[in-house]
Amino acid sequence: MRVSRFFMPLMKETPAEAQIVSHRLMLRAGMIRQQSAGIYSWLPLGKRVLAKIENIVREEQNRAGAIEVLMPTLQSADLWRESGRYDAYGAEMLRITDRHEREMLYGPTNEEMITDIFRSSVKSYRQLPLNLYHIQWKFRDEVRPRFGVMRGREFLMKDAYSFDLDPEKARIAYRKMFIAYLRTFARMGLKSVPMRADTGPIGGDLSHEFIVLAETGESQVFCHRDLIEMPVPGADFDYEGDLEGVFNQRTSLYAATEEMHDAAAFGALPADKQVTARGIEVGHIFYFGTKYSKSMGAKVAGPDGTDVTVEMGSYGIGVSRLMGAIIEASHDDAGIVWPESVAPFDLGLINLKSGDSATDGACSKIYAALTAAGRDVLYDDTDERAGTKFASMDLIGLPWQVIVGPKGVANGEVEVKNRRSGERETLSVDAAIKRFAERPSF
RNA sequence: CGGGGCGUAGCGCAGUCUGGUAGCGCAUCUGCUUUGGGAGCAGAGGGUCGCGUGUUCGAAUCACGCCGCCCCGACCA
Repeated sequence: MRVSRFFMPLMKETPAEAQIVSHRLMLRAGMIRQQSAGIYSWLPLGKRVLAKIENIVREEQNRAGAIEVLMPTLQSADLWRESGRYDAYGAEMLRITDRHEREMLYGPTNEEMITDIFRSSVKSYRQLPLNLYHIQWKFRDEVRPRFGVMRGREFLMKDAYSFDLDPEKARIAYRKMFIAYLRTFARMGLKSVPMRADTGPIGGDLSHEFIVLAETGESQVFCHRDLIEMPVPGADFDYEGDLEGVFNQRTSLYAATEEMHDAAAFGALPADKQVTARGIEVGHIFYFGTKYSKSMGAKVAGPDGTDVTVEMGSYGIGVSRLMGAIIEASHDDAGIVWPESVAPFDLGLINLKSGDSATDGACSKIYAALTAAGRDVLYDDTDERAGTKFASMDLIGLPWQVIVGPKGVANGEVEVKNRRSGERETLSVDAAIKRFAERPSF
Protein backbone atom coordinates (compact mmCIF):
# COMPACT_ATOMS: atom_id res chain seq x y z
CA MET A 1 0.00 0.00 0.00
CA ARG A 2 1.24 3.43 -0.95
CA VAL A 3 0.75 6.09 1.69
CA SER A 4 -0.26 8.52 -1.06
CA ARG A 5 -3.23 6.28 -1.88
CA PHE A 6 -4.08 5.10 1.63
CA PHE A 7 -6.51 6.55 4.14
CA MET A 8 -4.62 7.14 7.36
CA PRO A 9 -5.57 10.44 8.98
CA LEU A 10 -2.72 11.03 11.45
CA MET A 11 -2.90 13.66 14.13
CA LYS A 12 0.02 15.58 15.47
CA GLU A 13 -1.90 16.77 18.49
CA THR A 14 -3.93 14.65 20.82
CA PRO A 15 -7.68 15.16 21.08
CA ALA A 16 -8.55 16.44 24.54
CA GLU A 17 -10.93 13.63 25.41
CA ALA A 18 -8.33 10.87 25.28
CA GLN A 19 -6.83 10.19 28.68
CA ILE A 20 -4.92 6.97 28.41
CA VAL A 21 -2.05 6.23 26.11
CA SER A 22 -3.70 3.57 23.97
CA HIS A 23 -6.68 5.80 23.27
CA ARG A 24 -4.44 8.75 22.43
CA LEU A 25 -2.24 6.70 20.13
CA MET A 26 -5.16 5.04 18.37
CA LEU A 27 -6.65 8.44 17.63
CA ARG A 28 -3.34 9.97 16.60
CA ALA A 29 -2.50 7.03 14.36
CA GLY A 30 -5.86 7.34 12.64
CA MET A 31 -7.02 3.87 13.68
CA ILE A 32 -10.38 4.79 15.14
CA ARG A 33 -12.79 7.63 15.26
CA GLN A 34 -15.29 8.13 18.02
CA GLN A 35 -18.90 8.39 16.87
CA SER A 36 -20.65 8.48 20.24
CA ALA A 37 -19.68 7.74 23.81
CA GLY A 38 -18.15 4.29 23.69
CA ILE A 39 -18.89 3.76 19.98
CA TYR A 40 -16.16 3.89 17.36
CA SER A 41 -15.59 3.69 13.64
CA TRP A 42 -12.61 1.58 12.69
CA LEU A 43 -10.45 3.30 10.11
CA PRO A 44 -8.21 1.26 7.78
CA LEU A 45 -5.22 0.94 10.08
CA GLY A 46 -7.38 -0.03 13.04
CA LYS A 47 -9.44 -2.37 10.91
CA ARG A 48 -6.30 -4.18 9.81
CA VAL A 49 -5.11 -4.74 13.36
CA LEU A 50 -8.56 -5.84 14.45
CA ALA A 51 -8.56 -8.43 11.68
CA LYS A 52 -5.13 -9.70 12.75
CA ILE A 53 -6.21 -10.07 16.35
CA GLU A 54 -9.44 -11.72 15.28
CA ASN A 55 -7.54 -14.23 13.18
CA ILE A 56 -5.23 -15.25 15.97
CA VAL A 57 -8.22 -15.75 18.22
CA ARG A 58 -9.93 -17.77 15.51
CA GLU A 59 -6.90 -19.97 14.82
CA GLU A 60 -6.46 -20.82 18.48
CA GLN A 61 -10.15 -21.53 18.98
CA ASN A 62 -10.13 -23.85 16.00
CA ARG A 63 -6.97 -25.51 17.20
CA ALA A 64 -8.61 -26.23 20.54
CA GLY A 65 -11.54 -27.84 18.77
CA ALA A 66 -14.11 -25.06 18.89
CA ILE A 67 -16.26 -24.53 15.81
CA GLU A 68 -17.10 -21.13 14.40
CA VAL A 69 -20.64 -19.90 13.80
CA LEU A 70 -22.06 -16.41 13.49
CA MET A 71 -25.09 -15.31 15.42
CA PRO A 72 -26.93 -12.01 14.87
CA THR A 73 -26.47 -8.89 16.93
CA LEU A 74 -30.22 -8.47 17.35
CA GLN A 75 -32.07 -10.98 19.44
CA SER A 76 -35.65 -11.58 20.43
CA ALA A 77 -36.67 -10.68 23.97
CA ASP A 78 -38.63 -13.93 24.17
CA LEU A 79 -35.44 -15.94 24.24
CA TRP A 80 -34.21 -13.96 27.19
CA ARG A 81 -37.50 -14.36 29.02
CA GLU A 82 -36.93 -18.11 28.95
CA SER A 83 -33.73 -17.83 30.91
CA GLY A 84 -35.13 -15.14 33.13
CA ARG A 85 -32.47 -12.67 32.16
CA TYR A 86 -34.68 -10.25 30.22
CA ASP A 87 -35.77 -8.65 33.45
CA ALA A 88 -32.62 -9.46 35.40
CA TYR A 89 -30.12 -7.85 33.04
CA GLY A 90 -31.13 -4.30 33.69
CA ALA A 91 -30.32 -1.04 31.97
CA GLU A 92 -27.07 -2.30 30.49
CA MET A 93 -29.07 -4.13 27.86
CA LEU A 94 -30.10 -2.03 24.90
CA ARG A 95 -33.74 -2.79 24.20
CA ILE A 96 -35.31 -2.09 20.85
CA THR A 97 -38.85 -2.34 19.51
CA ASP A 98 -39.37 -3.16 15.85
CA ARG A 99 -42.19 -1.88 13.59
CA HIS A 100 -44.48 -4.66 14.71
CA GLU A 101 -43.93 -3.69 18.33
CA ARG A 102 -41.89 -6.83 18.88
CA GLU A 103 -39.41 -6.51 21.67
CA MET A 104 -35.84 -7.01 20.56
CA LEU A 105 -32.44 -6.37 22.06
CA TYR A 106 -28.90 -5.78 20.88
CA GLY A 107 -27.07 -8.79 22.27
CA PRO A 108 -24.74 -8.18 25.20
CA THR A 109 -23.85 -11.90 25.11
CA ASN A 110 -25.26 -15.04 23.52
CA GLU A 111 -25.89 -17.81 26.06
CA GLU A 112 -29.60 -17.90 25.33
CA MET A 113 -29.22 -17.92 21.57
CA ILE A 114 -26.55 -20.60 21.46
CA THR A 115 -28.59 -22.72 23.83
CA ASP A 116 -31.57 -22.32 21.53
CA ILE A 117 -29.47 -23.42 18.55
CA PHE A 118 -28.14 -26.36 20.51
CA ARG A 119 -31.47 -27.64 21.81
CA SER A 120 -33.08 -27.53 18.40
CA SER A 121 -30.37 -29.58 16.72
CA VAL A 122 -28.48 -31.71 19.15
CA LYS A 123 -30.37 -34.69 20.53
CA SER A 124 -27.78 -37.30 21.44
CA TYR A 125 -24.80 -37.53 23.72
CA ARG A 126 -22.95 -38.94 20.72
CA GLN A 127 -22.74 -35.40 19.30
CA LEU A 128 -20.88 -34.20 22.38
CA PRO A 129 -18.58 -32.64 23.28
CA LEU A 130 -19.45 -29.54 21.33
CA ASN A 131 -17.96 -26.09 21.54
CA LEU A 132 -19.40 -23.35 19.32
CA TYR A 133 -18.04 -19.84 19.10
CA HIS A 134 -18.51 -16.68 17.17
CA ILE A 135 -16.79 -13.33 16.85
CA GLN A 136 -19.47 -10.71 16.81
CA TRP A 137 -20.26 -7.18 17.95
CA LYS A 138 -21.83 -6.82 21.34
CA PHE A 139 -23.51 -3.89 22.97
CA ARG A 140 -23.58 -3.17 26.66
CA ASP A 141 -24.94 0.20 27.62
CA GLU A 142 -22.22 1.01 30.13
CA VAL A 143 -23.04 3.78 32.54
CA ARG A 144 -19.67 5.29 31.90
CA PRO A 145 -17.76 4.23 28.81
CA ARG A 146 -14.10 5.28 28.90
CA PHE A 147 -10.55 4.51 27.88
CA GLY A 148 -11.38 4.38 24.18
CA VAL A 149 -11.94 0.86 22.90
CA MET A 150 -10.93 -0.59 26.26
CA ARG A 151 -14.35 0.08 27.69
CA GLY A 152 -16.63 0.86 24.82
CA ARG A 153 -20.35 0.24 24.73
CA GLU A 154 -20.11 -1.49 21.37
CA PHE A 155 -17.26 -3.95 21.25
CA LEU A 156 -16.09 -6.98 19.32
CA MET A 157 -16.05 -10.15 21.36
CA LYS A 158 -15.24 -13.77 20.79
CA ASP A 159 -17.61 -15.88 22.80
CA ALA A 160 -17.49 -19.65 22.87
CA TYR A 161 -19.98 -22.00 24.48
CA SER A 162 -19.27 -25.57 25.44
CA PHE A 163 -21.79 -28.39 25.83
CA ASP A 164 -20.97 -31.61 27.65
CA LEU A 165 -22.66 -34.62 29.10
CA ASP A 166 -21.42 -34.29 32.65
CA PRO A 167 -19.41 -31.96 34.90
CA GLU A 168 -16.22 -33.98 34.48
CA LYS A 169 -16.31 -33.63 30.70
CA ALA A 170 -17.26 -29.97 31.02
CA ARG A 171 -14.11 -29.41 33.00
CA ILE A 172 -12.12 -30.82 30.11
CA ALA A 173 -13.78 -28.29 27.80
CA TYR A 174 -12.92 -25.59 30.33
CA ARG A 175 -9.28 -26.61 30.41
CA LYS A 176 -9.04 -26.63 26.63
CA MET A 177 -10.19 -23.04 26.51
CA PHE A 178 -7.91 -22.16 29.39
CA ILE A 179 -4.92 -23.38 27.42
CA ALA A 180 -6.13 -21.86 24.15
CA TYR A 181 -6.32 -18.50 25.90
CA LEU A 182 -2.75 -18.75 27.13
CA ARG A 183 -1.62 -19.33 23.57
CA THR A 184 -3.87 -16.67 22.07
CA PHE A 185 -2.56 -13.84 24.21
CA ALA A 186 1.05 -14.97 24.01
CA ARG A 187 0.85 -14.89 20.22
CA MET A 188 -0.06 -11.22 20.45
CA GLY A 189 3.02 -10.48 22.48
CA LEU A 190 1.10 -10.24 25.73
CA LYS A 191 1.97 -11.73 29.08
CA SER A 192 -1.36 -12.89 30.45
CA VAL A 193 -2.02 -14.34 33.86
CA PRO A 194 -5.14 -16.37 34.59
CA MET A 195 -6.67 -15.41 37.91
CA ARG A 196 -9.44 -16.96 39.93
CA ALA A 197 -12.49 -14.83 39.38
CA ASP A 198 -15.81 -14.18 40.92
CA THR A 199 -18.46 -15.78 38.74
CA GLY A 200 -20.68 -12.70 39.04
CA PRO A 201 -24.26 -12.58 37.79
CA ILE A 202 -23.60 -15.25 35.17
CA GLY A 203 -23.45 -17.90 37.87
CA GLY A 204 -21.42 -21.07 38.20
CA ASP A 205 -18.52 -22.15 40.34
CA LEU A 206 -15.40 -22.16 38.18
CA SER A 207 -14.14 -19.03 36.51
CA HIS A 208 -10.86 -17.39 35.53
CA GLU A 209 -10.07 -13.93 34.28
CA PHE A 210 -7.11 -13.55 31.97
CA ILE A 211 -5.26 -10.43 32.95
CA VAL A 212 -2.62 -8.57 30.99
CA LEU A 213 -0.28 -6.65 33.21
CA ALA A 214 -0.02 -2.98 32.27
CA GLU A 215 0.56 0.12 34.34
CA THR A 216 -2.69 1.67 33.16
CA GLY A 217 -4.78 -1.40 33.91
CA GLU A 218 -8.20 -0.92 35.40
CA SER A 219 -7.86 -3.34 38.24
CA GLN A 220 -5.38 -4.05 40.98
CA VAL A 221 -4.03 -7.59 40.75
CA PHE A 222 -1.79 -9.80 42.84
CA CYS A 223 0.16 -12.81 41.67
CA HIS A 224 3.16 -15.04 42.04
CA ARG A 225 6.09 -13.76 39.98
CA ASP A 226 6.69 -17.12 38.30
CA LEU A 227 3.35 -16.89 36.52
CA ILE A 228 4.40 -13.88 34.50
CA GLU A 229 7.27 -15.43 32.59
CA MET A 230 5.93 -18.98 32.55
CA PRO A 231 6.21 -20.37 28.99
CA VAL A 232 2.97 -21.25 27.22
CA PRO A 233 2.23 -24.52 25.41
CA GLY A 234 3.48 -24.66 21.82
CA ALA A 235 1.48 -24.86 18.61
CA ASP A 236 1.86 -28.62 18.69
CA PHE A 237 0.07 -28.91 22.03
CA ASP A 238 -2.20 -31.96 22.08
CA TYR A 239 -5.67 -30.89 23.18
CA GLU A 240 -6.72 -34.52 23.36
CA GLY A 241 -3.82 -35.36 25.64
CA ASP A 242 -2.95 -34.22 29.16
CA LEU A 243 -4.63 -30.93 30.01
CA GLU A 244 -4.20 -31.09 33.76
CA GLY A 245 -0.46 -30.51 33.72
CA VAL A 246 -0.63 -27.05 32.21
CA PHE A 247 -3.79 -26.18 34.09
CA ASN A 248 -2.43 -27.20 37.47
CA GLN A 249 0.90 -25.56 36.86
CA ARG A 250 -0.88 -22.24 36.40
CA THR A 251 -3.60 -22.54 38.95
CA SER A 252 -1.45 -23.80 41.79
CA LEU A 253 0.33 -20.45 42.09
CA TYR A 254 -1.31 -17.48 43.72
CA ALA A 255 -3.09 -15.09 41.37
CA ALA A 256 -6.11 -12.97 42.15
CA THR A 257 -7.82 -9.76 41.27
CA GLU A 258 -8.71 -7.31 44.00
CA GLU A 259 -12.18 -8.72 44.66
CA MET A 260 -10.84 -12.26 45.13
CA HIS A 261 -7.65 -11.20 46.89
CA ASP A 262 -6.58 -13.10 50.01
CA ALA A 263 -3.98 -10.90 51.65
CA ALA A 264 -2.87 -13.61 54.06
CA ALA A 265 -2.24 -16.19 51.34
CA PHE A 266 -0.47 -13.61 49.22
CA GLY A 267 1.63 -12.45 52.15
CA ALA A 268 2.76 -16.03 52.72
CA LEU A 269 4.63 -16.00 49.41
CA PRO A 270 8.35 -15.21 49.50
CA ALA A 271 8.71 -11.44 49.28
CA ASP A 272 10.56 -11.55 45.96
CA LYS A 273 7.74 -13.58 44.41
CA GLN A 274 4.98 -11.15 45.36
CA VAL A 275 3.84 -9.07 42.41
CA THR A 276 1.32 -6.31 42.92
CA ALA A 277 0.38 -4.71 39.64
CA ARG A 278 -2.33 -3.20 37.51
CA GLY A 279 -4.08 -5.40 35.00
CA ILE A 280 -6.40 -5.34 32.02
CA GLU A 281 -8.95 -8.10 31.71
CA VAL A 282 -8.81 -9.48 28.17
CA GLY A 283 -10.56 -12.80 28.65
CA HIS A 284 -12.96 -14.46 31.03
CA ILE A 285 -13.98 -18.09 31.14
CA PHE A 286 -16.82 -19.66 33.09
CA TYR A 287 -18.12 -23.07 33.85
CA PHE A 288 -21.71 -22.61 34.89
CA GLY A 289 -23.24 -26.05 34.68
CA THR A 290 -26.91 -26.21 33.80
CA LYS A 291 -27.87 -22.60 34.47
CA TYR A 292 -29.14 -22.07 30.92
CA SER A 293 -29.61 -25.61 29.72
CA LYS A 294 -32.02 -26.30 32.56
CA SER A 295 -34.17 -23.19 32.16
CA MET A 296 -34.20 -23.52 28.38
CA GLY A 297 -34.53 -27.27 28.13
CA ALA A 298 -31.25 -28.18 26.45
CA LYS A 299 -31.16 -31.94 26.87
CA VAL A 300 -29.68 -34.87 25.02
CA ALA A 301 -30.34 -38.58 25.22
CA GLY A 302 -27.65 -40.20 27.36
CA PRO A 303 -26.09 -43.63 26.84
CA ASP A 304 -28.92 -45.26 28.78
CA GLY A 305 -31.59 -43.51 26.76
CA THR A 306 -32.71 -41.09 29.44
CA ASP A 307 -32.54 -37.32 28.92
CA VAL A 308 -29.60 -35.49 30.38
CA THR A 309 -29.49 -31.72 30.83
CA VAL A 310 -26.17 -30.61 29.35
CA GLU A 311 -23.36 -28.96 31.24
CA MET A 312 -22.24 -25.64 29.81
CA GLY A 313 -19.44 -23.14 29.95
CA SER A 314 -18.81 -19.84 28.22
CA TYR A 315 -15.53 -18.31 27.20
CA GLY A 316 -15.09 -14.69 26.21
CA ILE A 317 -12.28 -12.67 24.70
CA GLY A 318 -12.55 -8.92 24.25
CA VAL A 319 -11.22 -8.69 20.71
CA SER A 320 -11.50 -4.92 20.33
CA ARG A 321 -10.29 -4.37 23.87
CA LEU A 322 -7.19 -6.41 23.08
CA MET A 323 -6.06 -3.73 20.67
CA GLY A 324 -5.99 -1.22 23.48
CA ALA A 325 -4.33 -3.71 25.79
CA ILE A 326 -1.57 -4.46 23.28
CA ILE A 327 -0.83 -0.76 22.87
CA GLU A 328 -0.84 -0.22 26.62
CA ALA A 329 1.69 -3.00 26.91
CA SER A 330 3.78 -2.00 23.91
CA HIS A 331 4.49 1.65 23.12
CA ASP A 332 7.12 4.32 23.70
CA ASP A 333 7.32 8.09 23.57
CA ALA A 334 7.28 8.08 19.77
CA GLY A 335 4.18 5.95 19.40
CA ILE A 336 2.92 2.40 19.09
CA VAL A 337 5.30 -0.58 18.89
CA TRP A 338 3.29 -3.40 17.30
CA PRO A 339 4.25 -7.01 17.83
CA GLU A 340 4.80 -8.50 14.38
CA SER A 341 1.81 -10.81 14.73
CA VAL A 342 -0.76 -8.01 14.89
CA ALA A 343 0.96 -5.15 13.04
CA PRO A 344 -1.23 -3.51 10.39
CA PHE A 345 1.62 -3.90 7.89
CA ASP A 346 4.72 -6.05 8.09
CA LEU A 347 7.05 -3.19 7.40
CA GLY A 348 7.22 0.45 6.37
CA LEU A 349 9.23 1.56 3.36
CA ILE A 350 10.35 5.17 3.61
CA ASN A 351 11.41 7.05 0.51
CA LEU A 352 13.35 9.99 1.91
CA LYS A 353 13.38 11.84 -1.38
CA SER A 354 10.32 11.15 -3.47
CA GLY A 355 10.84 12.38 -6.97
CA ASP A 356 14.52 11.45 -6.98
CA SER A 357 14.95 8.80 -9.66
CA ALA A 358 17.49 6.81 -7.64
CA THR A 359 15.43 6.56 -4.43
CA ASP A 360 12.19 6.11 -6.38
CA GLY A 361 13.78 3.28 -8.32
CA ALA A 362 15.16 1.52 -5.28
CA CYS A 363 11.85 1.86 -3.43
CA SER A 364 9.86 0.57 -6.39
CA LYS A 365 12.11 -2.43 -6.62
CA ILE A 366 11.86 -3.23 -2.92
CA TYR A 367 8.12 -2.62 -2.84
CA ALA A 368 7.45 -4.84 -5.84
CA ALA A 369 9.71 -7.65 -4.63
CA LEU A 370 8.34 -7.76 -1.09
CA THR A 371 4.74 -7.43 -2.20
CA ALA A 372 5.30 -10.33 -4.59
CA ALA A 373 6.76 -12.30 -1.69
CA GLY A 374 3.53 -11.82 0.22
CA ARG A 375 4.65 -9.09 2.59
CA ASP A 376 2.31 -6.27 3.52
CA VAL A 377 4.37 -3.17 2.86
CA LEU A 378 3.32 0.37 3.65
CA TYR A 379 5.32 2.50 1.23
CA ASP A 380 5.64 6.16 2.14
CA ASP A 381 5.95 7.64 -1.31
CA THR A 382 4.74 11.10 -0.33
CA ASP A 383 6.84 14.22 -0.69
CA GLU A 384 6.80 15.01 3.00
CA ARG A 385 10.07 15.87 4.66
CA ALA A 386 12.22 13.14 6.13
CA GLY A 387 11.49 14.11 9.73
CA THR A 388 7.76 13.97 9.16
CA LYS A 389 8.02 10.54 7.61
CA PHE A 390 10.13 9.20 10.46
CA ALA A 391 7.72 10.57 13.03
CA SER A 392 4.69 9.16 11.22
CA MET A 393 6.22 5.74 10.78
CA ASP A 394 7.27 5.61 14.43
CA LEU A 395 3.79 6.69 15.49
CA ILE A 396 1.96 3.94 13.64
CA GLY A 397 4.48 1.48 15.00
CA LEU A 398 5.21 -0.96 12.18
CA PRO A 399 7.84 -3.39 13.49
CA TRP A 400 10.35 -2.74 10.73
CA GLN A 401 11.30 0.27 8.65
CA VAL A 402 13.30 0.19 5.45
CA ILE A 403 14.74 3.66 4.94
CA VAL A 404 15.83 4.66 1.45
CA GLY A 405 17.78 7.89 1.17
CA PRO A 406 19.81 9.45 -1.64
CA LYS A 407 23.18 9.00 0.07
CA GLY A 408 22.71 5.31 0.77
CA VAL A 409 21.21 4.56 -2.60
CA ALA A 410 24.24 6.10 -4.29
CA ASN A 411 26.14 3.18 -2.77
CA GLY A 412 23.34 0.72 -3.44
CA GLU A 413 22.46 0.66 0.25
CA VAL A 414 19.38 1.11 2.41
CA GLU A 415 18.87 1.19 6.13
CA VAL A 416 16.75 -1.28 8.10
CA LYS A 417 15.43 -0.12 11.44
CA ASN A 418 13.81 -2.18 14.14
CA ARG A 419 11.02 -0.11 15.67
CA ARG A 420 11.20 -1.73 19.09
CA SER A 421 14.95 -1.70 19.71
CA GLY A 422 15.78 1.23 17.46
CA GLU A 423 18.66 -0.80 16.04
CA ARG A 424 19.69 0.14 12.54
CA GLU A 425 21.54 -1.87 9.98
CA THR A 426 22.83 -0.88 6.55
CA LEU A 427 22.18 -3.44 3.83
CA SER A 428 22.35 -3.58 0.08
CA VAL A 429 19.00 -3.28 -1.67
CA ASP A 430 19.09 -6.97 -2.58
CA ALA A 431 20.06 -8.04 0.93
CA ALA A 432 17.18 -6.02 2.37
CA ILE A 433 14.75 -7.65 -0.04
CA LYS A 434 16.14 -11.06 0.81
CA ARG A 435 15.91 -10.38 4.53
CA PHE A 436 12.20 -9.62 4.49
CA ALA A 437 11.11 -11.80 1.59
CA GLU A 438 12.46 -14.87 3.33
CA ARG A 439 11.52 -13.89 6.82
CA PRO A 440 9.52 -16.84 8.11
CA SER A 441 8.05 -15.32 11.23
CA PHE A 442 5.72 -12.90 9.49
C1' C B 1 -26.42 6.95 38.93
C1' G B 2 -23.99 10.78 42.58
C1' G B 3 -20.03 14.74 42.19
C1' G B 4 -17.15 17.98 38.90
C1' G B 5 -15.85 20.07 34.12
C1' C B 6 -16.18 21.23 28.96
C1' G B 7 -18.83 22.27 23.96
C1' U B 8 -15.78 28.48 19.41
C1' A B 9 -12.43 25.93 11.88
C1' G B 10 -10.10 18.94 10.93
C1' C B 11 -6.92 19.04 15.93
C1' G B 12 -5.23 22.05 20.28
C1' C B 13 -6.90 26.56 22.34
C1' A B 14 -7.93 32.26 23.40
C1' G B 15 -12.13 35.42 23.46
C1' U B 16 -17.40 34.84 27.74
C1' C B 17 -16.41 37.78 33.97
C1' U B 18 -17.20 43.59 31.74
C1' G B 19 -22.70 42.26 25.17
C1' G B 20 -20.70 45.82 19.74
C1' U B 21 -20.93 41.09 14.73
C1' A B 22 -14.75 35.96 15.80
C1' G B 23 -9.06 35.14 16.61
C1' C B 24 -4.13 32.27 17.46
C1' G B 25 -1.04 27.75 16.63
C1' C B 26 -1.00 23.23 13.94
C1' A B 27 -3.32 21.00 9.71
C1' U B 28 -5.29 22.13 4.45
C1' C B 29 -4.58 24.77 -0.61
C1' U B 30 -1.06 27.94 -4.04
C1' G B 31 3.93 29.70 -5.02
C1' C B 32 9.15 29.98 -3.99
C1' U B 33 13.18 28.16 -1.11
C1' U B 34 14.39 23.82 1.60
C1' U B 35 15.13 18.24 2.10
C1' G B 36 18.20 12.08 7.25
C1' G B 37 13.99 13.31 12.87
C1' G B 38 7.12 16.65 12.79
C1' A B 39 11.11 23.18 7.73
C1' G B 40 11.08 28.80 6.24
C1' C B 41 8.82 32.90 3.73
C1' A B 42 4.56 34.91 1.12
C1' G B 43 -0.48 34.37 0.07
C1' A B 44 -5.43 31.77 0.35
C1' G B 45 -9.65 28.89 1.88
C1' G B 46 -12.42 27.04 5.96
C1' G B 47 -16.64 28.53 11.66
C1' U B 48 -25.38 29.09 11.53
C1' C B 49 -19.47 30.05 18.28
C1' G B 50 -23.65 22.36 20.46
C1' C B 51 -29.32 23.26 19.91
C1' G B 52 -33.72 26.08 21.25
C1' U B 53 -36.28 30.01 23.62
C1' G B 54 -35.86 34.61 25.93
C1' U B 55 -33.61 39.63 27.38
C1' U B 56 -31.50 43.61 24.27
C1' C B 57 -30.95 48.47 19.18
C1' G B 58 -27.31 44.44 19.17
C1' A B 59 -25.74 37.80 22.06
C1' A B 60 -19.99 33.31 21.30
C1' U B 61 -20.66 36.58 25.67
C1' C B 62 -26.52 37.51 29.88
C1' A B 63 -31.06 34.14 31.55
C1' C B 64 -33.83 29.59 31.17
C1' G B 65 -34.40 24.78 28.99
C1' C B 66 -32.39 20.78 26.24
C1' C B 67 -28.50 17.85 23.86
C1' G B 68 -23.57 16.04 23.54
C1' C B 69 -18.75 14.85 25.46
C1' C B 70 -14.93 14.21 29.31
C1' C B 71 -13.06 13.34 34.39
C1' C B 72 -13.62 11.26 39.76
C1' G B 73 -16.62 7.67 42.39
C1' A B 74 -20.06 3.34 42.50
C1' C B 75 -20.81 -0.70 38.62
C1' C B 76 -18.98 -3.80 34.69
C1' A B 77 -16.21 -8.25 28.85
